[in-house]
Amino acid sequence: MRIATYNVNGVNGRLPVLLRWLAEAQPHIVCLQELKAPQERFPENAIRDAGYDAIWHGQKAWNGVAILSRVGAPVETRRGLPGDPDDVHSRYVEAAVNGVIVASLYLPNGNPRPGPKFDYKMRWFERLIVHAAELLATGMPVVIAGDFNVMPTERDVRRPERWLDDALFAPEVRDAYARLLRQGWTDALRTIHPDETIYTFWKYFRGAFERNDGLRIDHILLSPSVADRLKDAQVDRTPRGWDKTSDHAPVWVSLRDKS
DNA sequence: ATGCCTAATGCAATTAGA
Repeated sequence: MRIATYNVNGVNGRLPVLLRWLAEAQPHIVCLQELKAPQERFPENAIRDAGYDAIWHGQKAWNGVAILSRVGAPVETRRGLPGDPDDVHSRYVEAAVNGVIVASLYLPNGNPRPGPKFDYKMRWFERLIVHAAELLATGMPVVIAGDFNVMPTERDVRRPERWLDDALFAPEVRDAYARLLRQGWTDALRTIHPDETIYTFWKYFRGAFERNDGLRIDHILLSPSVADRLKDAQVDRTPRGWDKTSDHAPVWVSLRDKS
């Protein structure tokens, strides 16, 4: 079974790209971020016609996350990250799909740092750490996938020295990611490729993709019982080269069937 | 090395992204 995550950067604006990628890559489960569409404008019919059941949490203009599946309809287990009833951003949705708890998240960008947006990012991260620990404690197989807006290490950005004050790479952000992993999560992509330069995002301008000047900020985290089934993990760079595409590329993991 | 591009909103110019 393949589970993918893809920041589509506008699910309606990029719908042709998304549908083409679904048809060509045929992932079993897909976590989407940055729908940039209100709840009622999610392209439900087009996605169903492509063979996928879906749940989504939309929002006008910004954010928005979804879970797609062609291996049984996702059964929603959570909508919104717990811990702050005043948080109105649509950045987290979670479902039981084909024997796995799957979470699709869009962690706040946090720039500029310092500032209120950065404070919101850190609070959101701490809430995620609390909730992730609860998920682990259930002992269930869990996959947390999405745009974390964090380069975990210096290997995950071309010129780390230029990013030290940035909300995507600041020490406290990397520390939060490391604390999350230390709970017992496996960073699937880095586990399969321990030493490679891997990026999942390239800015649009100045031929950043062609020059491979990117960031690794989209991650798939596996709970221990899922990590035991990890077969492969890759970035699918193909759709990043298409016309009118997202600035992110999909990331996927391949899992062995449960023995 | 600074959004140099792009989407959404709404119809110009602003906000946000990373």
